[in-house]
Amino acid sequence: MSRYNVRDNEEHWRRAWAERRAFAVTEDPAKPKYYVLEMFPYPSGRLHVGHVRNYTMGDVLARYKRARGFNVLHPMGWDAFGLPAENAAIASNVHPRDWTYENIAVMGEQLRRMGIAYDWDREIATCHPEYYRHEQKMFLDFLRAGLAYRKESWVNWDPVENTVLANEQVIDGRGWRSGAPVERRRLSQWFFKITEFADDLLNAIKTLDRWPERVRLMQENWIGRSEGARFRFRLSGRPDGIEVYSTRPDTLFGASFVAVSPNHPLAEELARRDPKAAAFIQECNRLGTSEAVIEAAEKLGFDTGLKAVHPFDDGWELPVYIANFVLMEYGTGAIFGCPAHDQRDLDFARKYGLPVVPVVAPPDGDAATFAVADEAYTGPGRMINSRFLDGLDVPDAKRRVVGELERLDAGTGEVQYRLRDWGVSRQRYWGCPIPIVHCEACGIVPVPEADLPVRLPDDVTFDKPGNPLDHHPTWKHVACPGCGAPARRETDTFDTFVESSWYFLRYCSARDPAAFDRKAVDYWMPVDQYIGGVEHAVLHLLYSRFFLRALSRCGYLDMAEPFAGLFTQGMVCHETYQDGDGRWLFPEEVCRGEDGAVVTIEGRRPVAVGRSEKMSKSKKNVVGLEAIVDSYGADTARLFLLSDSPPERDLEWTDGGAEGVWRFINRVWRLVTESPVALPAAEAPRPAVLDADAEAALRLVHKTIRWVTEDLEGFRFNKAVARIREMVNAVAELDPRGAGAGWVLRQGCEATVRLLAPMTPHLSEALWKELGHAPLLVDSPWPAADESLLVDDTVTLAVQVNGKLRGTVELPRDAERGLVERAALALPAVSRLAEGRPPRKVVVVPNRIVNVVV
RNA sequence: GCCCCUGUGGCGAAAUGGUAGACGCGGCAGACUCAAAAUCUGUUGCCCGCGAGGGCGUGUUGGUUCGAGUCCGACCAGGGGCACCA
Repeated sequence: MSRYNVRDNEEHWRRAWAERRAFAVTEDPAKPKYYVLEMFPYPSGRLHVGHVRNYTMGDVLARYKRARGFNVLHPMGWDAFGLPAENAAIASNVHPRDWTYENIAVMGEQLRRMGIAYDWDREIATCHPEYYRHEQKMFLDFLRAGLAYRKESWVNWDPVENTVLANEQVIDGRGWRSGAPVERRRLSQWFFKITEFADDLLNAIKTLDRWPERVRLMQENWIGRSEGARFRFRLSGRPDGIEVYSTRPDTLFGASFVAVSPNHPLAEELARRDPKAAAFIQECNRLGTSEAVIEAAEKLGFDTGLKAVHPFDDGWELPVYIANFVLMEYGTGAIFGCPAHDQRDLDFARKYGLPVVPVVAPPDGDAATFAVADEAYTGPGRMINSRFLDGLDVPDAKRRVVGELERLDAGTGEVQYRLRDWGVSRQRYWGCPIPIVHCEACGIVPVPEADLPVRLPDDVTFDKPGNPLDHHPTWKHVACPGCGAPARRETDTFDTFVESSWYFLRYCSARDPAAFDRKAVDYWMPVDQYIGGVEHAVLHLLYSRFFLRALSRCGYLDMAEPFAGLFTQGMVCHETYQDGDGRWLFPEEVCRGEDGAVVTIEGRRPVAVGRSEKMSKSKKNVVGLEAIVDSYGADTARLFLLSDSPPERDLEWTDGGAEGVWRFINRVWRLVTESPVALPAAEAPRPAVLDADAEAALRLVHKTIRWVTEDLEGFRFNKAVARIREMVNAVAELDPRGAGAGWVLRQGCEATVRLLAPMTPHLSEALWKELGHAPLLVDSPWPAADESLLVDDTVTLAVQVNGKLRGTVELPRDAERGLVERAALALPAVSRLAEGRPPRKVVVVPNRIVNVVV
């Protein structure tokens, strides 16, 4: 019995593809194009099996589409700027650039060994000046077009590290590294005006019909269009007022307080006079900027003592609070609270003893007795306790209130978006420099295009807190491009989402002196199938959609949507292991002891087995690629990643599962190379006689070709693999002495090898040659099913009595109804249950089921 | 807090409203072997029964239907997202 020599074979065929430059493509107007793209990785170190699932899926699609005759663009590159490189620099004293490029080299080699069909000629790294110089030019064009601007905004500030923190770096209100209490702080930053396109970004979601529903929903919620009213409360005893925004102006007569954000100008004004207000605001600022944290925190308020006057009743005064749950970024940073019909307001009112007056009565409730206890009523209904609104339903009341506010010149109806402009400034070193000079005399001056790129300096140190660009002795000192006076460079760098917002355009003409060649982009774009994690469902995808609109407005191209099809794959998970001291252990550090309990290999100490979680370095529950590829080969890893779970769901990596795939690969190898009968030539005609088994197997082969094709088109890789296994089982069971068995076996082997090719390309290429074919399989077309073999002459119908299965009957396909009924009623189990009575009803679903109702 | 998703054998999972558990992992029994590994064969939802067979079963609970894992309502459990990680 031979064993598939995975090492030699995989290496050999990869070389054959490389020598042929099989996956290098150019624009070819004669062929339909297909652009397959997996979200490019951040070069964080080494790949583990969890990383390569989406690349494998993309590769299956790329190879499949190629076999279907498409001109397939399938590129790969590196999202190479980012924080981990700086963390590495601080932790192990390596330069972010060196660290990044070393990781790229390692990970690139790992991807090559997976046999993924990339056009490596188009490889890009976003940290390369030849990449980011174009981004700097785009920024300048955005600036000119009014799509980039500067304003102040709130950030999480670590006072010890002198740096801005991401929400995930804020743990229980403290900086992750320093442990210092985090402050909310105002900083002058660069923004992209994504809100300019809010309406279009929202409306166009409807056109993205090959995107997952859930991603579209997340984007809709993110943009968060709401219709409401913006209006003023006058403040008693003060000349100014408070402008509020509300989506429920209909509930205005249920108002019991007005609240402003801790960062509202009024709050800040009060803080300057009142130390208690200042202390409260400082307390709120401890919460950081995360909406999740703010909204989940206990509702707290500070009574300012000010009174707001109800817009429709001069004699009605409402207390004004500073409240920790009011967000400055949304609406006007101030609200009125109607506790009966908003849960947050209700929690707040209960805490501070404010009135709860219901103003909307549920349609089926009694208006006179309707009261709110501890759950706000947010459903539809008719207005009560609301003067001129009484009796109206909620939408009419909204319109009426807005009309009245407008009549009194107190406010107006307004559409608001939750979407905020995209803050792109980062106080970091390892990012694309923002090409701006700050001059005392001229103000903000763009760097002239001739001076691009503004390169990152190499000689930086990470020994003190803050932004290394700011500490650099010379880099930021330049002459003003306008007046020549001494000036200073912008030391902020771009958010790394900026690079990933247009990299798919760069791939179209990766070495072009311009950002991209318009003709190439027009040929390849949009991306036909984009594949990546759902964690990018909102930001990356929305920013990319914004970028195409912004670039179009600046004359770069004429296109709004970058990704025609989107697929979000699930994560790869693995059990987690911890020793007695709570330290995480790698899977290869543990084994099963004699009694079945998990212990450390060294020392046999007990191990706590945790639940299966996404593979991550921090929890060490990772399986290295090398470990799998060295022992079982890339094809085993690929096939396992595709076979056990539906691609959109999480996959549990198990050693047993991987071994099972390895067994299957060897089974296929032996089926072809050690077939029990001599295979006739590939082009040998069908024998005149096939016995029944051979005929059935042949039909299954052709059905499998059809099913697998449909499954690949529909991203059902796990089912495609199951179908192929079923076919291999059937073909392997053929009696070799049967009439036509050899010929059918040949058909089965050919189909197996070709259908498996996108998933196990190395194995298939090797077996293709074993089957006597000379040209590379990678250049061969996809197999076609023989339509005449797809439909069987007889069908098995299930027979139910009162909905319960009692037997089956074999009948000719499309048998007429009377025959079907008679056959079903003739079943002993049916007549027994009928007890001699005629059936009350017989439901016949042609070719499927008969249900006898007695 | 708000929004969203998922619950099917010991495990990963299949199943246009129509034979629940395809395919695989694991287990059990057997063949080959001096033995083991590898490979192959059989078996494997649960309960009752010697058997033929019967009963029960898709998180819980109601409903729609000739028929519900699938549709609708309520509930329970687990997970994800919420703007400087990428």
